[in-house]
Amino acid sequence: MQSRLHAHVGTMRQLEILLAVHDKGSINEAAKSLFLTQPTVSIQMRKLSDAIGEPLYQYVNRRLVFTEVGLELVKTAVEVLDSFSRLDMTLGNLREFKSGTLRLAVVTTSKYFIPHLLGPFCEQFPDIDIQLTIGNREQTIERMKQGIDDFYVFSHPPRDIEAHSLEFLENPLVAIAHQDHPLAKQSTISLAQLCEAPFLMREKGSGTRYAIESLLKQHKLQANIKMTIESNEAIKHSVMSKLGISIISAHTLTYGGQSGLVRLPVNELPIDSHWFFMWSSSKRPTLIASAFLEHIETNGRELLQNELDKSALV
Amino acid sequence: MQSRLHAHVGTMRQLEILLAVHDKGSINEAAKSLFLTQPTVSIQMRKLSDAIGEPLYQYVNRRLVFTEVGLELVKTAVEVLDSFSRLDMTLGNLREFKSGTLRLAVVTTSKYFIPHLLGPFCEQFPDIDIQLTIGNREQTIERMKQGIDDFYVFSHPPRDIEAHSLEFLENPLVAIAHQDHPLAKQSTISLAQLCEAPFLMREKGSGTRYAIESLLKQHKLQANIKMTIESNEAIKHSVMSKLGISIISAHTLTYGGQSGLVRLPVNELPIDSHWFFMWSSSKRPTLIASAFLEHIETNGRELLQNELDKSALV
DNA sequence: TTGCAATATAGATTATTATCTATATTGAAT
DNA sequence: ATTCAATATAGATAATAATCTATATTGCAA
Repeated sequence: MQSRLHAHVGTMRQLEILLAVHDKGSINEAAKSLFLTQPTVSIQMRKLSDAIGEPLYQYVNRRLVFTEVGLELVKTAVEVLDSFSRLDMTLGNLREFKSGTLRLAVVTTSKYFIPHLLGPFCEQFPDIDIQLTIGNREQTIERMKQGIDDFYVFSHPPRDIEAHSLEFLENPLVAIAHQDHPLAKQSTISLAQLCEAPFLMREKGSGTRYAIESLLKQHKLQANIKMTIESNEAIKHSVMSKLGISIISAHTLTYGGQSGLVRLPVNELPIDSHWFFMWSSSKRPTLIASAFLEHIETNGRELLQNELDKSALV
Repeated sequence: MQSRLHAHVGTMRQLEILLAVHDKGSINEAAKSLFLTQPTVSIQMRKLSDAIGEPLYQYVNRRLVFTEVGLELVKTAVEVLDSFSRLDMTLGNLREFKSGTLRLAVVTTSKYFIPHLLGPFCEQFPDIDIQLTIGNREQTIERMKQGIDDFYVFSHPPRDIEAHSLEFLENPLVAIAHQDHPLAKQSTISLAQLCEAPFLMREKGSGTRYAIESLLKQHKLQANIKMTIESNEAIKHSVMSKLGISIISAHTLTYGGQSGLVRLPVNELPIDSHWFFMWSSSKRPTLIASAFLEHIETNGRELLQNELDKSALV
């Protein structure tokens, strides 16, 4: 016959009450802190003593003093409660991977490769939701200031915000033209020549525009902007339609159509830039966010470098 | 509001059942080993799952497989049972004198014979620790008021504290002088004569001084105190150095040097006193303390009387 | 399709636990 | 001697835990 453990070590409730009495050093005070009546606590302590088979406490000059046996039981009760606390924490951790959301805010261009990172991560944690917000650089900075998301992806991260930053992938910006464009016939092109041609520019606030303007400013040049367009796809199609030339992330060329497009061999290009993952230094990352970060660090570069190497315009 | 722990981690019985199911890998087999019916085990597992808030197991090809949560709970249940097993062992050890401490507070003079009592006791219970505190009468009374120790040893016990008392050994106080002292030449000496000689007195608070002063008060005499000394050993050596005479416990003469010392044949001496073991009547003695008390009552007198009979100054 | 073994669910019963109100007991202070 | 605070004990109640019998469900083998 298997014994009923609690018959000789007391019930969990009794152990809880024991610890309150030990903490307060008084039956009455323990009762108050547990919102019970004094006789309840007295009786439960009596029952616990009976279960153990020894007195747990006594009175010396009106002061409650625990016996040696009582003190050992207190020690054990603390151990048992600790075990359950650790269980709670462990289960809490497990639950977080069974539900919850990973929030990413990314600048427009990175929408081409982020899915390649998310794919394997979602396979590993199938119950995790993903909230992917795509915006330009200014919008993404604003969200970061508000602390809305777990991660933020930039090619040109803001310098004025205190945050953790992981540089994890190259992001070269290259010049493109339609293959019938006059500059497409030249084997070498100066940046000045590039600036004479009608130029299709990304919108203010975008990381691509920021990088182009920085380079031109550095060379004291100015683009001959013919049109401002808010979409990498639209820029690609405008160039295919012979509306002008542009400088654009090489990643944009990896995905989707590129028929009739050529890369221009400009001396000062490609603009050397990288992709950065950023996250708050003041906000503790969720377990899910930590897991995603580890995933990026472990597998991210490989996954994406393979994709870029497939580009026909390298 | 203090939570009821078992409402969210299950009862001890449920944890016992969980471990049986985990051990047998089957509801039915676990039920058999616990001498319960199968539905009992099924229901208890269901209730445990509800308490935790997650499924604990599932069936894969008719085989019972624990979930991650279930396995964590099994681990915790094992930890908890281990804690209680260790408690059982500790309590068993306490009951069988395999651990624990005997606490004695004794007045200074008794330090000469207490080890002769403790020796055989420690042989019998080699795993018991002894905490021996040596102080004068006042210090020992203070500890007794605070209920710090198991036993207190006095030659003149306090009358104002309610306690159990065991008179277990004679403690005669005798007068001593250097053999060249004038009084050492007399075959009989009155107390009054004794009081004319330079006298070396123990410090206030000591039992010896208390006894001497009581006797002198009774005869309306006063000692000619030349020096107050806080140590029996120092008094002995001072008498050997012809600095004066003194009254001292005969036990002190039993141990250590006594060269050149004689006992003075004073009419009113020896002062008839005894050694007492005292212990609290309001505090229940530990098992160890009870065993020591029995040891004293059974063997104490014999052990020590033999030692005293060896004294050269009887 | 039937039979069987393993498990889950429904409903009922008994025992135990947890708690309360009322009152007695104890010990110290006044 | 009386009062007060702290605790223990007696008796009662409600809720919960533990367990059982009966039956339904599931999945596999023959």
